[in-house]
Amino acid sequence: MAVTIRDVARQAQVSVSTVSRALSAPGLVKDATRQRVLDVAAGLGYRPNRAARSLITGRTGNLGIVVPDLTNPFFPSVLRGVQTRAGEAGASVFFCDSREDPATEAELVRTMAAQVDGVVLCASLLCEEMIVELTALTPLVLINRVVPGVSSVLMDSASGTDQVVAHLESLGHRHFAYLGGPAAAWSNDRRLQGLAGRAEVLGCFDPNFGGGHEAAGRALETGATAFIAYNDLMALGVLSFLAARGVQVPEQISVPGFDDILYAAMCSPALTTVHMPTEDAGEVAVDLLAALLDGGPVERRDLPTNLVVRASTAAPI
Amino acid sequence: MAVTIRDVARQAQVSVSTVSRALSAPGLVKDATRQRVLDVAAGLGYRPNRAARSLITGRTGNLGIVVPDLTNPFFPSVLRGVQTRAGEAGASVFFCDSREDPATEAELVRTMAAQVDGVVLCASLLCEEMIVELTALTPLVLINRVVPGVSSVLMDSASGTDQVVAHLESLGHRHFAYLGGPAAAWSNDRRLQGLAGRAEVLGCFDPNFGGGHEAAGRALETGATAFIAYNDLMALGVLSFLAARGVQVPEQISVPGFDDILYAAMCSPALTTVHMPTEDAGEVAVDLLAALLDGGPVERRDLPTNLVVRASTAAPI
DNA sequence: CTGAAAGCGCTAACAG
DNA sequence: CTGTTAGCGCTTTCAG
Repeated sequence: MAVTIRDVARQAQVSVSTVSRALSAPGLVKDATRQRVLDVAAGLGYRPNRAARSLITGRTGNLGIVVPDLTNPFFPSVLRGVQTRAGEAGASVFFCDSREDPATEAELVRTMAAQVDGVVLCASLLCEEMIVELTALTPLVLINRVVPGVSSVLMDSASGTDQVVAHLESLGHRHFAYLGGPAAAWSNDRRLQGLAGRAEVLGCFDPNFGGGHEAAGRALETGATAFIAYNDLMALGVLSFLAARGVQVPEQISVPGFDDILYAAMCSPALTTVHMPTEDAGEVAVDLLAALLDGGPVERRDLPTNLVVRASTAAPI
Repeated sequence: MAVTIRDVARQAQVSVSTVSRALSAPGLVKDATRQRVLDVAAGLGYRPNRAARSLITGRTGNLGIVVPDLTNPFFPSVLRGVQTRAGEAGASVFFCDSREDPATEAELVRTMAAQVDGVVLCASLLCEEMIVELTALTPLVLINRVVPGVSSVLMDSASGTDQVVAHLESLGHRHFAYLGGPAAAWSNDRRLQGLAGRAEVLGCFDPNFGGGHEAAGRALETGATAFIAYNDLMALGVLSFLAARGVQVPEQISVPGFDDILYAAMCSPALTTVHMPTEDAGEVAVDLLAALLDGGPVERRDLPTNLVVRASTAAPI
């Protein structure tokens, strides 16, 4: 069996309570005693049993995060931020991928709830009622989703959408097609709002490469000179579809995206896209969660986005 | 406070031990009793406290995985496999990103060790001694790494390398440059072995887009007609560098990669690359870990890789 | 400032 | 097949 608090107590010639205090409430122990305890603990390689600790404190020191699609680089980037900040706070993080399925998402949260202090829900596809219901189970922070009474950090894509439209209009475009993402996605909603009737809206597509492929085919029939994709992954699919059809980007069609994933800069033509501060969002989400756990208020934090102009947009012919 | 086993026991008119058994050792309880217990538990929304359970069983029902770089799509894909299989087994998974740093990697494993039943180490950069040392802390399964006495699942890149070389030679190439990855990486070693003096080896580069950029510059000086990149991310960097220099791929230089990440098929020209069964690897790793926990033997599993020919390779001029 | 003692919620012998 | 009884390792009153 591993080394326990009792082993430390014995060797440091103090009671277990003193060891416990030395470790988790340093102020309550005389400096000299605490130092001795700490030394012994280090020497023995003592690591408190978290199960025992959380059994009594009710806190686990863990937090969870669920994302809809781990293979979309957008999310690993958020995860990094979460892990960074959680690590600083001494917390470990459970992750889950819901594969864009609301039912799975809810079940994952329920499962996690039992063993974390709180969870971060990223780009949730759950209906509002369900989110509220889950809030009763465990403290929740939303990323890119707004639900009254629930903390959230937002990478505002409406202003981003404005920038895209302004950019396109300054280039001389007049006829836009918006290739929509999941109907349940807040970001999709925001983009729709930002577009506000200024674009022809094409139904909901899978927010990935394949969805972009499919959407591009439909968009070609609209006669639009710019295809605004819900996200970069879709934009990449659009690029691939158009290339195969021999349609020139950006000469014939401009294709801006959203997210600024790593590959946006690498593909050809490189994507004009709206950059999102994903890592920051992850960090802020953890901060909000921490605040919540300390009895703080529900908060909402807006993070700025900005247009990155690359090679996939240009003046129409 | 949440509903406990005692609440269930009281309402079901049985002792707590019966409830416990009904839940975790169904065979030991009369059918009728068990059914009643289960009904009450469901009615009350009872969820066993995992901390309490693991305090006594010594098992957490969790497992951990650490990867060197979450933003390399190769790893999220492995993670998916891990999560899938772990989920089937009712286990949750902790993840960590070591950011290619061995010291961080070791510390992460140590931290995790306390709260998981075992950990999967993916493409570890740790030295052999350290891995052995960690094995004493928690059951370990390696992915793409070989250490005697430790279970591992391998996506064999030596045979993949052979295929690349054969493909290139059949195209007429005679002079190859290998753009190496991390010196500590097993995959890099394997690729080196597979190349066995048949390629000019260029030092160690960061296994990412930037590393590819850097490597391409160096490779250009060798006069090689094919730049074999350590991985797809690097190959993407190479492509970008060469495009900026006006060097035609594949007409002037062929650029094969390894991994077959999602973007290998999307970039232009699409990458010829060695496909790796990443999701399978994640699943198998969990299986090996489960076997280990059940007192099974250390095992080694080799997964096949295969060359996917796309557009980044062609006959030299 | 420190120690003794009482559990947190659950499982695992050991009896019946 | 079921109930009783002891703790798992730790934190936290409550007394000194």
